[in-house]
Amino acid sequence: MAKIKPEKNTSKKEVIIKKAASLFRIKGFNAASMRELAEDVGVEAPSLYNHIGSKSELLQIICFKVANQFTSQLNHVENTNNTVTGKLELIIRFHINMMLGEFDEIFVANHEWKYLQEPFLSNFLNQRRNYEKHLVAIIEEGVKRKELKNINPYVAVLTILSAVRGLEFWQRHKKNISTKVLEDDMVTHLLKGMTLLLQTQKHKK
Amino acid sequence: MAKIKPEKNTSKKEVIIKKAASLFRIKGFNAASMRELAEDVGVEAPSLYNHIGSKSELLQIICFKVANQFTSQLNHVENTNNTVTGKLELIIRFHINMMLGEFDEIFVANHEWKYLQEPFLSNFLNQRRNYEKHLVAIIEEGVKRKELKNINPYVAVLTILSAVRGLEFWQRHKKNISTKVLEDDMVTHLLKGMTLLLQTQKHKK
DNA sequence: TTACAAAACTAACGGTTATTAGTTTTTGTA
DNA sequence: TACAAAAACTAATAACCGTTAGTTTTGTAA
Repeated sequence: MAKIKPEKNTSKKEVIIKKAASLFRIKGFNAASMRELAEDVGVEAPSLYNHIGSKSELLQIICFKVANQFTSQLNHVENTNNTVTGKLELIIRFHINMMLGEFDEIFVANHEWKYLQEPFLSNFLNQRRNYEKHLVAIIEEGVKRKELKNINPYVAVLTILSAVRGLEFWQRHKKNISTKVLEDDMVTHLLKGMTLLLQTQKHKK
Repeated sequence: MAKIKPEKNTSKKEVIIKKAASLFRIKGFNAASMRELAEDVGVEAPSLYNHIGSKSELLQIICFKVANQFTSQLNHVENTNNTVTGKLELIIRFHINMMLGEFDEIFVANHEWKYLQEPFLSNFLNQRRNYEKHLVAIIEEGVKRKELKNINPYVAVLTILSAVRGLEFWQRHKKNISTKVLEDDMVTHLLKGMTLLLQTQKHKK
């Protein structure tokens, strides 16, 4: 009898997923064809189906891999003993690093999730909604503790998530600035603002 | 002889564009079919071509209408005598109001521009790049005048544009908060930050 | 070598797409 | 009422799509 799952098999499927993430990002899920994906992988289109179930399955795998990474990281942050500001900083930095490190997958999860089929679509949206609610709760606590200004927590979450998400445009400027400056400046901007109040500015550069 | 362009004609084309913006937003440009659009308009698909040139033309019209609105508003702001902070506030509020008022068109311009054909694709990206450069210049001036912290201007532009763009997710929470609070809180968050700093923070990681 | 499964291939299917051609209906005016 | 243009319709086309069926090749273990 042959082995159930030779290592090679899993590996090939992962290659396909990685190429799919890249292709879906560049062309969009609908515009990306299985024939194109096959060419990237180096086989004919029908051969892909020896490793995957369907085009739709590829999208599911990509989207939920991303969603699960964020969910588990948020749980980890919650189990630390940081201040609210400290937690927010950790979360913002995690988002930034994910965006810079697993760009294709995150881009696809952010832009192409709407093409998920049920029940995956509902599951995905639920997971995202819970993530946001969790962030809102953190900020509410920060307001209660007078760590944060009394701004609407939903607006704050929306602003932060959208801002870090915008790093998908970063590629264009990559050469002009280090990721450390990017990370620090964005954390500063989102937490402390960009205007110079009279009191504090010993911002060095 | 009949009139060259009876008002009705222009009007019908505008109806088609409006419905197209809505459909493209909901289903995505590629997934939206001309048959679906025709049904929304109330005719058969081929009849659309009495009013428009192609599906692609619809996308062009939507994208450039949005781009031109932002470009001309930015020029208008530049011709005022505001402080840099005042200019930024005007721009942020304009983005927010556009996002809330012409949601479909802006969503499509933000998400589906990649399906523009050349040379429209290049034109669109150029226009967007120029818009960003203009904003960078404004912020650089603010830093020079010591109105703003010495954060990287590109990072600041990226953060602001991404944050206001994120209002596309706002619909979900619409009922819980007024647009005035939304607008004010977001301006506060982006310009002055969300942390209550009573002291000089030497928060260093 | 033999045997067998994994994984590649070719060919083809049914379905959908944007769009064109050609024809009929509607509409506005002279 | 008559006429011409605008705009609707039906029918059809060529191109692609994801996927299946059936067959051949490849790789590995006995």
